Amino acid sequence: MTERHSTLRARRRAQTQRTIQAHAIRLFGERGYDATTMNDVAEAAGVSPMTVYRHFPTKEDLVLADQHGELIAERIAASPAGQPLVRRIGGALVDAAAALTGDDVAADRQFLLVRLQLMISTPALRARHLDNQYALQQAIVGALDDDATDPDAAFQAQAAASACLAALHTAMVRWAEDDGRTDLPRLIGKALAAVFGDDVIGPAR
Amino acid sequence: MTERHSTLRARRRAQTQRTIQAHAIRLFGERGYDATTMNDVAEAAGVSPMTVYRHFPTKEDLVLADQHGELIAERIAASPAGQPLVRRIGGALVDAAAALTGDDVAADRQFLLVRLQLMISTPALRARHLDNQYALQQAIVGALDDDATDPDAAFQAQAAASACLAALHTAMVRWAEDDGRTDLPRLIGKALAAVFGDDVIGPAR
DNA sequence: TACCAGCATGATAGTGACTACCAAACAGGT
DNA sequence: ACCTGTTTGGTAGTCACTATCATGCTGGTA
Repeated sequence: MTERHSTLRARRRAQTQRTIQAHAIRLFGERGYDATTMNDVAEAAGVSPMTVYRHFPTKEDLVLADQHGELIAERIAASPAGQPLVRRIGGALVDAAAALTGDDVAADRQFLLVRLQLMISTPALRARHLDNQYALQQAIVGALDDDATDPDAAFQAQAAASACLAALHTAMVRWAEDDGRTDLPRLIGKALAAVFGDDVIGPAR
Repeated sequence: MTERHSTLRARRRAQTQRTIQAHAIRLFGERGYDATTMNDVAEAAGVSPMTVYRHFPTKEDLVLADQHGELIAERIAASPAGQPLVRRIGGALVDAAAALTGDDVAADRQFLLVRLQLMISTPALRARHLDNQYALQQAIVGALDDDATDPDAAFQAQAAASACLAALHTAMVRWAEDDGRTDLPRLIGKALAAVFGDDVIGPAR
């Protein structure tokens, strides 16, 4: 139960996950999502189908992993309550996108791009992604913690969060259609600014 | 090939569909969506599983049928292009809701209510529903036919449509949580007015 | 009446995602 | 050398869904 060991196991575990997911994304990109079976993925990754299911409970999880809802919700909850809704939400989204740039986009842009294109074009994946986004929207509304007594405020929060997420989504789709040639966080900032104005979102950082 | 026959057959066909769907919704409500198999539905409806699949290609289609995307898109395309986006979209949604009131809500409110509650609480159904809503959003944006050269206009159209649909969705969820005691079209109008203001949507009809 | 054309339904045998359930291997620490 | 928990593998099943073929029913025709 030493610290060193658990991190060792965790590392091997994470490595196995990366291997499986990498082979899965590659196969999905080559043959298509529906035409690739879980057995194909297992075989390509050199593990048994059971192991694939252990790490990714559903086939969709092979593409849609690691959402960052908590990060965004935290930033929103930490933002001052006095500001307009779209400023609080939009600011958190831009911050989150900037934080992700260091991780995923720069590191493995092609990987992220294929995932995004699969997510857009495959109905099952798109539906799951939209459900994830809906959950994020609910988390955002919850993090706003405005007075819950006013029903109008709830409507406004939902609409504001939805509009911000739509801008984010549209920017990501645009980015994927452009094969990732543009700068993603900047595109997101532009999308938010186009909808809500520069003064609301703040200057692009 | 006479006209009378095709309508007769069409009526029987529609009757079979109604029977199957009614039993399906009832079973889903009683035992839960996941706990009810397609065979259960077929047996309850007194048909073979094949027949169920003929009329409803997927299990989800038993709950999520007859979307009204075309109606909304038509109304938006017919609205004058000069008005603000949210007025064009919101007006079409209120109109559509009013049109549906005559059909579904008054006729079989309980049926609609159970479907809505299933749709909200069952992940698979919610995901499919959100995907349908996304398709509707794209149809709305397409129906706006603003000049496609301006990328900012596209962002704005997406965000406006998303906010309007979010208001609609929130109103429907609220209505379902209230067990359908309130007036649905009016609630939708109130939701849109809360977000965009009475002056934009127009007085509740 | 006998017959024909077309749909609607039905039975059979699959595929593939996913889930128990149990067995084996392989650490890590005593 | 001996446990103990973690990771992995195998087996057999359920269930949604599909392809294919056979059957029956129904409304119109020679």
